[in-house]
Amino acid sequence: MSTPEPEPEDRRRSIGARRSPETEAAILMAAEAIVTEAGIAGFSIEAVAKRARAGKPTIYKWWPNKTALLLDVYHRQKPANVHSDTGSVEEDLLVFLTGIFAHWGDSGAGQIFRYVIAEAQRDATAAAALAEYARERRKQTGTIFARGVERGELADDIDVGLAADMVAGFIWQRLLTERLERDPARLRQVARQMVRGLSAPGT
Amino acid sequence: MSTPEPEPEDRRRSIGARRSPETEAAILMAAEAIVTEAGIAGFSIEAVAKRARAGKPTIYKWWPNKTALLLDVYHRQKPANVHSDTGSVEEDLLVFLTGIFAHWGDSGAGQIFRYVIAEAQRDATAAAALAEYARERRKQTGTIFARGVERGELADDIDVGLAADMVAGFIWQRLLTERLERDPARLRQVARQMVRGLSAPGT
DNA sequence: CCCAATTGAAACGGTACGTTTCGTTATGTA
DNA sequence: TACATAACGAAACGTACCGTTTCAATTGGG
Repeated sequence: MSTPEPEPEDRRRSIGARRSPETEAAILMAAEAIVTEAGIAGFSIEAVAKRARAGKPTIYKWWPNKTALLLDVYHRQKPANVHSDTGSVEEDLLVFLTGIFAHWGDSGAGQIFRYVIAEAQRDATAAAALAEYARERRKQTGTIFARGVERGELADDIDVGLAADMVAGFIWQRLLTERLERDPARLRQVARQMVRGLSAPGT
Repeated sequence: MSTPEPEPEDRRRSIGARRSPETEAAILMAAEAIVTEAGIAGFSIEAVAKRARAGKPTIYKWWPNKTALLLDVYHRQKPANVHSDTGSVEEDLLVFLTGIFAHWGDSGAGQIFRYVIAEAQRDATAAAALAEYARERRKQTGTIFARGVERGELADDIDVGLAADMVAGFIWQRLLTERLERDPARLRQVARQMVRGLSAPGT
């Protein structure tokens, strides 16, 4: 009943003067598992270290802080298939919304992203990372609208970046208030209403 | 040089078996000042207590936690004049956007709201308070669109709640990524592009 | 062969939360 | 006019977690 001395095999030791891939994997897996199971509230470096049977100094040696570790986990998640070119802005948008909500809801990605947004409100490092990510996302989403303009489907005087911001704002707000939408009919309504005002006069 | 014993006058004592309005005011003022001056990063109950020359137990006696105190401060801020009925949805929206961005940017309100959103990602109490606030805001913003529908300015098959969500999402995202917009021309563009797709067919 | 680097355990200093203890003060009721 | 009651501030406490330091054990590379 009492095993005050952990078995030597039970403990992962140094493999010499180089980074242990085993430990790295254990840490990343533990971090992902904790976020998925317990959400952000239960996430701490100490919890990750304990679960991964790793030492805190090891974690801090390879990731400068909590946010960096979480961002690493986030970026390793296989991104959902959210980009398509169907020839219709409404369809493209529908695919994007469906994909991102599914990705956020099913994996721990939504939890992690929520955490990063929250952390960005007090930590400059996280804020910079978030801004960088948002800029990238904005460009990608903007492509959907830009293609629509090229095709003549959307009016050519719309602000593509602004349209992308509205999409991003919408999905962020839904994530932050725990109202991820999964109903296809509702999602289509969202896509339609978003596109509606941007249509070219002739259509 | 050494005043280990604070002057009796220097310290606010009990005024008997009832709440001291003086202390309450001092706490609220200190809280607001700290948020305004140092931002959320420098905000802590201990800092508030120190600045207000109050005891921590006194604060916790009247506010259950940090979030409650901040929300109290937030709600006491005189809300900007964001609601008008100009007879035009675009104008109403412009007034709203201009007002809310000014309010968030000029007072500590933006800082506080950012904090509450962040806190809501880990604390259920804050999440509930935020959801309640969001619901209220949604109703108010929805009124702008509902009036437009009534007037026949907007199509009658739009989802008013969804339109309100898009406005909220947009302003939240701008707040969280520190891109509060102040330029009137840009703001008008935002309002116009938001309304555009919702117009009635005839107009 | 031995220096250097990695690993995990343990402990540390620091911050802030939220609570408890305590002596002081003044109100309202008996 | 007594006295129970309740609020007040100071101080200290327990908890949690951050990020760091110390230490012994391990192994690869020069």
